[in-house]
Amino acid sequence: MTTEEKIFNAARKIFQTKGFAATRMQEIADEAGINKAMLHYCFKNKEQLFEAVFMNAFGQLAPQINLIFNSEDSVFEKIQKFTESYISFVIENPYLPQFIIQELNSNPGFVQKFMQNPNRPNPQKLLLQIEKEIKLGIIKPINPKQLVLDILSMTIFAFAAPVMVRGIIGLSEEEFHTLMQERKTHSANQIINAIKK
Amino acid sequence: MTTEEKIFNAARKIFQTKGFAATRMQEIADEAGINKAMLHYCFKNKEQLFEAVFMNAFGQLAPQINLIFNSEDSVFEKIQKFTESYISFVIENPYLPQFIIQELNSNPGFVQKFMQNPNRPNPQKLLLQIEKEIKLGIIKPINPKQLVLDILSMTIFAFAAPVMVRGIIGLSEEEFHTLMQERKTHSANQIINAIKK
DNA sequence: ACCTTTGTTAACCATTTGGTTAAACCATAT
DNA sequence: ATATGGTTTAACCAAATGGTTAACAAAGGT
Repeated sequence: MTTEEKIFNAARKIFQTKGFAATRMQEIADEAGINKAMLHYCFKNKEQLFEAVFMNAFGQLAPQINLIFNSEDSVFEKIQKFTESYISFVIENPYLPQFIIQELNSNPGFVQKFMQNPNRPNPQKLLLQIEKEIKLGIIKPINPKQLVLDILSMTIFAFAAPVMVRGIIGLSEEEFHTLMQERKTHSANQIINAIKK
Repeated sequence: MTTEEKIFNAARKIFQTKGFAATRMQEIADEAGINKAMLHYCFKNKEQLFEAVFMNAFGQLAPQINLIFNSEDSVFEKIQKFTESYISFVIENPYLPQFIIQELNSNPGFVQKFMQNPNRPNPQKLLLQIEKEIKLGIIKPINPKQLVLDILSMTIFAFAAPVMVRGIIGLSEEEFHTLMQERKTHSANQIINAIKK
């Protein structure tokens, strides 16, 4: 592993758990096992190192969303595949959603940057498809944007606010994990039941 | 308005938009229009000032949740009333959900503290009621905890991750606002459609 | 009038923090 | 061997930051 990779991995670990503002460059250096000056040798400054981590994180999530949104499946199939694969992925990378959401909230300027990315999540095709299936009588008439938001909400929320969810519902770490496993199919079922005619 | 109130309001504004780590005591003092030393005269330190703000924020949200969860309404009515009143309230206080979620995530110790609060959100009664209505054949058989999580997800997510939602779906501020108005009834309809027999 | 308590400020302080510098290290080509 | 170029470090620095101090003002009680 190159030094740059060591730094990047350490930075990812710290940034994703603590957020930009609470992260100290020294802590990243310690985690990487190198001198603080090396950080600035490999990356210009804190902002640029953070941006590398953030864009990498986003680059992991976005393509997954698109892959399914732009496939040739029916809306129902898309919903099933999305909840299944998204939740599976996020269980393996539990800090990703809260990290991206938190930093996007406190740094709305990033939106511009990632919306230029060709891999950016783009639900355009899905929105048109929903309209079409409504006209065909497969789906109940609803606002397609609400449906897309429903899908995102049902799959992502628990991982965006895990501490709150566990606190309110009263779940141990294992119970939470079990609930999330079950959620892969549950959330798809709920959404499909709500919209099928 | 007393000096303590001036400080508290200033602190709330800054903490809720920037989060704990990115907030500077000097900025709070400026916003309150007083000297920095006054902050420490009224509140011991940054942590205690923050805790006052956080507990106040949580104290605004929690009772609303409970009021509905513990009412005598049917599950369907509870869902309708909750989405309606929660979204109405949060539209007026848009920084509250992301603030609470973010700080809870980066400070899980707070969970202990607010779970001791008598007003803490407690879905116990609702969970039992869901089980009962399933047995009565009013609701399809599902895991009651999943249903509670569905309700929270559908109502809260858009306010927890507004920048992300607006970026992905492609919404102006006004379009987002309109979508949220519509969401008061939409999310209740979706959930009820999904579970009614 | 005078003392005491409470509120408020300017100036100050110790520590932390992101970032820099200049020297040392080390592989490789000559 | 030695010059060369990239790599790594210890020591350092200026600015920012949370917090303190000591003096000062204002109000109230005696």
